[in-house]
Amino acid sequence: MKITTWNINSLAARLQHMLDWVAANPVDVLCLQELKLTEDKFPLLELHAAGYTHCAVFGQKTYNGVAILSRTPVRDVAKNIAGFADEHSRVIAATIDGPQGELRVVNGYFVNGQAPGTEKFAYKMNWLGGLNAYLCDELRRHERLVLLGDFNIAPEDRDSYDPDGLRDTIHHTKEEREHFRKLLELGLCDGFRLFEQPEKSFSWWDYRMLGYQKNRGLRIDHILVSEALRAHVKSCAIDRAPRKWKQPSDHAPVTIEF
DNA sequence: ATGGCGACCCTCGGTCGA
Repeated sequence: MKITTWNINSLAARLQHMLDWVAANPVDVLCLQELKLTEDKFPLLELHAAGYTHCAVFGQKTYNGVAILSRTPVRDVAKNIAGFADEHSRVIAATIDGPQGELRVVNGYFVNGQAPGTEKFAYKMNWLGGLNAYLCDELRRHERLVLLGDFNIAPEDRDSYDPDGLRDTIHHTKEEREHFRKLLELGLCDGFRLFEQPEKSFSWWDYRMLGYQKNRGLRIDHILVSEALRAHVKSCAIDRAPRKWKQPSDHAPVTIEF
């Protein structure tokens, strides 16, 4: 079973791009972030035709928006973080049957946070606090859980193209990394780091300044798995191919296999 | 050569992203 996370940076702008990718990579579950559209604009027909007949969507106009696309039924769909009031559409969770049993999938578009000291950064910290409490509860109910999405956090120095130059800037601050560590302390582990990976593996590159061509990127898209799932993970990889296509998303898809 | 993007909308300039 394969599950992918991908910040698509507008599903309307990237629909054909996404369909081309799933045609070549027919993953079982595709978790998207930054749909930038409302549910009434969601391309259900095209996704059904592509085999994703079960879609859980939490849309929003212009900003945010997340979805879980599945080839098999999704149930117990939950939107946003229980117990945390949020104006934005940033989290969607669903239960899906996997080969060894049911799987709880929590898909998040984490807050960007702009810069330390700003109101947006304070929102990011509060949001991450709310998420942690929510996950703590979800893990109590679902032993087999995957938390994935655009975390907007580079957890370690090796997850950044310039860890020294960017030290204490957004995605790199101690506070953000502490929040990431607290998620691991809940019993989650970083699927990507279960395996030997190439040096300078990133999942996002700035559109500006020839970011991709110079591999000036960050690894901010993650897939965390609960302890019960850890031994079942067969692979986890970033697919840089679609970042080279014409008019790409600035993020690459990350796929885990069980 | 030190700047080089892209998507959105109460849309052609400002906001946001990371």
